Amino acid sequence: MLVSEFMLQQTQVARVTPRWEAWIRRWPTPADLAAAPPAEAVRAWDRLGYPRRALWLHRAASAMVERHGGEVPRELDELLALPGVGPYTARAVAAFAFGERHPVVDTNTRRVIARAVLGHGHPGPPSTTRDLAAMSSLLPVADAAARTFNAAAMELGATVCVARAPACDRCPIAAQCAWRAAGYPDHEGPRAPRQARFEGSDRQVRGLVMRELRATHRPVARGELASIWPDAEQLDRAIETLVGDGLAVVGDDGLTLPAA
DNA sequence: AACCCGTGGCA
DNA sequence: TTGCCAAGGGT
Repeated sequence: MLVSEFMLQQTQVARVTPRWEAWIRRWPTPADLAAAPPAEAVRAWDRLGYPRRALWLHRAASAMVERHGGEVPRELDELLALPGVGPYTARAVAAFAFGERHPVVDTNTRRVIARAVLGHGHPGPPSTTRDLAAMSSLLPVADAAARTFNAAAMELGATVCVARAPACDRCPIAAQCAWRAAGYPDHEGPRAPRQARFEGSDRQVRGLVMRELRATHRPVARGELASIWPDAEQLDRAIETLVGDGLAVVGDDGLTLPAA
């Protein structure tokens, strides 16, 4: 569950499933992953995106071996202390893996609450404190029911109450939906800020560099990288930040993925 | 709080 | 083609 939640951060289920299967088969326990070089974790992550997650998951595995006897911790604060584990992932693991009663809020839940409860077409800018409080007030008292409610809210948002064209005719709570009752009003206050353009961004260049590093086990010289991006200054910046993140390591013969 | 971090699908 | 969106987290 922890591995799947890492992979599912900002990434759709359909793209995660095959990577998750292969990952779990290869590294069934935290100790298995911690024993592997971080480079292999980054390679196995393949093109899921945000490769820092692969590195953080590897570091989290090491931390679980060191601090928790190789087990995934059950307490929220222990989960939150793991690298790459934030409010969503910690609560998802505690609630879905361990059955603890916690509000779990992801982008789907936020949208469902915004529409069905508040009557808004879109959720406002995310606020962890507000979002958790809102979900908390809706959560059933019993542990098992709370777990189901958390999962149901996410699933409803992911499959029916979707962002673009919600399938209200198939919605099990259409009759109680405040947004529907209000006649589907449009813009309600501030929207979440727009994502920065990807084309031509540092993120794109970082992705291209990472693709080269994943493709080989040999060091990649700076000169070889020159062909993947025309702007040398931007390419250097991408390399520098990747090194800063620990995703790339500078050696005598060029750049490699982290061996340890 | 605002911004950065990959990649791909879809209208 | 462009913009939106995606089971978020770190700084």
